[in-house]
Amino acid sequence: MNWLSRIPGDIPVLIAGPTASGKSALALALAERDRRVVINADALQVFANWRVLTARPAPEDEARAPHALYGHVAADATYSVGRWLRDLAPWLDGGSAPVIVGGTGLYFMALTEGLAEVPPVSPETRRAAMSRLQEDGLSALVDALDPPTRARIDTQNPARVLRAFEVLESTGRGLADWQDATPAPLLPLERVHPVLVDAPRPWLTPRIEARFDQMLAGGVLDEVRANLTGWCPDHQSAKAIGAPELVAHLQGETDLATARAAVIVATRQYAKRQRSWFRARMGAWQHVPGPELGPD
RNA sequence: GCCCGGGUAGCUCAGGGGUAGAGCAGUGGACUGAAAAUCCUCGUGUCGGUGGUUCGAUUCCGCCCCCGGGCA
Repeated sequence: MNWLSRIPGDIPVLIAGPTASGKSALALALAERDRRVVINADALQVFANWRVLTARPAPEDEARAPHALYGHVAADATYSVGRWLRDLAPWLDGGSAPVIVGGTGLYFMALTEGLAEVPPVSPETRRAAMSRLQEDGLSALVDALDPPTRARIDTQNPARVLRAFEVLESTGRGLADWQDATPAPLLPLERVHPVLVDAPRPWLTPRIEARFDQMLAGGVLDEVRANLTGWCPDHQSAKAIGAPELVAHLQGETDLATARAAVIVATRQYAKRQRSWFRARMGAWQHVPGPELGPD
């Protein structure tokens, strides 16, 4: 792997790639070689209650190099790109250059292109916006938006409309306005070595299946069972792929084969969304063929 | 062997004399604080086979094959 030896040891490395593409192993190798910290850029691996289910590095891996932003968020907490950037910032002015690895495109974009400095929206404002969405419907919220924002967002997407609406409600300023004032990024692309793991579909699909079976062997069912008391499907951590499916199975609603098939489908669909994002926005990154990374 | 119900898109099924349609799967895409989230686009397949009726059959009729269930 010639390309690996050409990755400089003294600047931050970013590694993005679809789920199950083998990027964690690559990150660990680089961390050991250059004495880097491995920093998580995955929206679900931050949650304390998931390790097996989200394919977080195992304790043995964590013993080989320092890891940060893995499992540091409580199961019932909310999290966001903004919080991730704030959690990440202190690690950037440390001694050695980190390796930042994950599958969340939005996180990498916020890191390398900047994120609007919208003040946090209070839970009350959010709740109010949600109930208004339920009562008056999507178009009522769309109508209430400032024209520039309305023109910019996907007005058919409730999540996008809700966000734009609550930002306007809570700050009196349109989201488009905030976005136009986006500050400089924490880590512009020019100051890092960005790597994208290319994972062709026919190569990735069997890996996704094999990895889920590894999860089963590694005790995912026990991990999910431990989350069953007080299970709340609305928590962000509950959106982990496989969580709803395995909860349904443990509650006797489906058999394991059905749950397994559903998890694999959901994972494949997720990988497809990741590929869309990467293709559209990470053209400038160094592309590394997944198959060259070897087995996980 | 007889009776009943089925055989329609990869899967589950709807429909019905003028060559067919949903959900799921799959594809491509969007996405600046829920992003493993959320949302948008894309549907020709010998309508089991074969004869017949008909201007026209996937749709009606006969026979045959296959899958359920029942009776023997």
